[in-house]
Amino acid sequence: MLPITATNEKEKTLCPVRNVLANVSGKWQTLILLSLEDGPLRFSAIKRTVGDITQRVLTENLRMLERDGYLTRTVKPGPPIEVSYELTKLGFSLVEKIKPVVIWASNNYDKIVKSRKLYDNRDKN
Amino acid sequence: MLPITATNEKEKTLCPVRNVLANVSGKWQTLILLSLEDGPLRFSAIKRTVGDITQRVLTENLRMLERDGYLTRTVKPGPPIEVSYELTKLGFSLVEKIKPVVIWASNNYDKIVKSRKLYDNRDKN
DNA sequence: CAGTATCCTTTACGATACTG
DNA sequence: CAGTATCGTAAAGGATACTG
Repeated sequence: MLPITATNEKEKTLCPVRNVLANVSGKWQTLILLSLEDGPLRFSAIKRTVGDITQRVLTENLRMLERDGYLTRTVKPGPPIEVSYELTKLGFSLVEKIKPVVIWASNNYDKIVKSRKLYDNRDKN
Repeated sequence: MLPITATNEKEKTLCPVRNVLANVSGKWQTLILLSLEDGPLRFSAIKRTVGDITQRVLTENLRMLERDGYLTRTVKPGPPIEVSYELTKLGFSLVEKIKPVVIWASNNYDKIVKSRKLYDNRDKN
């Protein structure tokens, strides 16, 4: 059985699964990881790909993902300075697991929107 | 190519993928869905399984998941009133995609913790 | 038992300006 | 170019009390 149920009171830490997922289940992490699946990208390229993320938040998220070991950060001194990010083996293996979820979301979007409408109109009669 | 990059400016909505993921990538949704994979559970049973979620937040999350069509809510009048939640076909199909991510997290926890320690000790020399 | 209702805290995120 | 620094907002979540 997977330990997903609660915090570990003895060690005062989240259970492993929750501990890991906590850092990849924000608004941007998945998108950032996916943007790198075809090869390394520079900071500004990631920003362009993801679209509407601010510089501050992108930096923040990249640092977390780097810290957890999903990507590497490589600086080529400038000016202009050039920083590229690249998935690690660990990062690739995670993307491999996340991608099916993303594809699933794309495939089932219509069903879900329909379900929401139905739910919201229940008591309008 | 999957449309994960930005909001759809014309329709003023999130792209499909982000729209769907937004409702399952919180702190609790995955855990709640997983708690139901072996069959329906009552409110209190879900609460016990997940562990440290409050009643208010559990209710809130269950409503969202019901609204999106991942689970059904069935009331058996009481007292004591008895409410059970059960995954729908859609819910099961999502769990099927999410589970590999959860297993991956469990399997790679050690690696990630090690990576964090390494990262945090970089400049302590 | 399965919720609501209130109130409060945290944290993720957004906007904008500035810099080596 | 790739950040930092500041300030502000909003949404998620926590604590606690109450109820049909």
